[in-house]
Amino acid sequence: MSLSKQHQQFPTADHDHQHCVERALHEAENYCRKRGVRLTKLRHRVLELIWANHRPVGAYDLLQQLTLDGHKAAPPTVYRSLDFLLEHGLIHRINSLNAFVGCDHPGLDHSAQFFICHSCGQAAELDDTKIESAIASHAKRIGFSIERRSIEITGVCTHCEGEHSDA
Amino acid sequence: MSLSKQHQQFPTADHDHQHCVERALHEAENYCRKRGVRLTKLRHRVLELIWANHRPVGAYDLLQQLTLDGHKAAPPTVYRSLDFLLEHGLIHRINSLNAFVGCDHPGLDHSAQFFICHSCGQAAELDDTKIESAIASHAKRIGFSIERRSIEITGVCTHCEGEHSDA
DNA sequence: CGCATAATGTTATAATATAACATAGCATTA
DNA sequence: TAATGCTATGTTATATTATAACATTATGCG
Repeated sequence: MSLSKQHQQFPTADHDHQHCVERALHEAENYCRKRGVRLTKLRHRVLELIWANHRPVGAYDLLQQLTLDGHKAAPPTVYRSLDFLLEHGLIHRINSLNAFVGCDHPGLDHSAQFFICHSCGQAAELDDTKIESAIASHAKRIGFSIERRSIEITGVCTHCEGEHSDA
Repeated sequence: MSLSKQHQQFPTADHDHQHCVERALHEAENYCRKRGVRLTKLRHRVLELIWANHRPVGAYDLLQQLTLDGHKAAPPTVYRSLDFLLEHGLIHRINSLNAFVGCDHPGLDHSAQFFICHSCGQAAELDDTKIESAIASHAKRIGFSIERRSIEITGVCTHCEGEHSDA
């Protein structure tokens, strides 16, 4: 699958979000089938809830959603699903928010960077080669062996910049 | 003050750490005097504790240290000092660890990146122009107005890479 | 089926962080 | 110096995020 450029920027208010969700769920299903791991009903639902929009969502918000579903869940229920989804690269954790967001292109061993708008709350996942190579190059220079990256840039997105309130 | 290159990499086991601490405390004192803000005894002590080594330290660890000092402290005591130190750029928060580390060159409006070794626990603060400009350039391209960065690269440092255990 | 493993349920608690209000310290000036 | 106002800290309680430990259920497979 190719990496569409549409994902390299902030989603507009009128984008076809249903498409985002369906695509994400399909990709997750395919990924899990190929890898022989189980995208159980619970995990599927958690992933779907995370994809409700492009805003990182907290574990306890997810818990509340599950409860609204009628699913009497406790924290480990949701944390275990989150662990599974993280482990398989289907979601990302946003450390600066203690929250989780769907991965735009799961399965790829990609280096992700997040631009997070504190006005609309949305996060855009990027895969910028220059940022990644600048980091890789510095790591090489100091002999550092990279395992994980957490790159979170907070500010105001282009859609919110021109608005009346908050900004 | 010029930005010494020695800070752009992992501290060795035998570096003159006393020098790091003294320098950091002096710079903090100067900064606060110039800005007319108060580096109180408590804040000074918290900063000193954070500079005990180059490992990010948690709020509750600091709290415990204060208690060992004989200072009967509660969480808000330490969080308020941390807030002050963060606000004035004297320390950084490492989101991926929920921990805090001294700033290598406070007062500069610098973009910091952290390389964190999970073997020795040390964090190296970098100010890599290429990384920063790659991020700035991407932000500009998508019309994003940057306010804060949290760039945390986890892995193994060069000193730990060649070691027997852990790695 | 019977078994092994994976997944989820359940209860309790750990770890991190903040709210809200009380008291103390300090700095300015009448 | 006393009055005042502001900043900092103390104190108590609680919110928020995350995990440990053990029980039960579901699934896949011989």
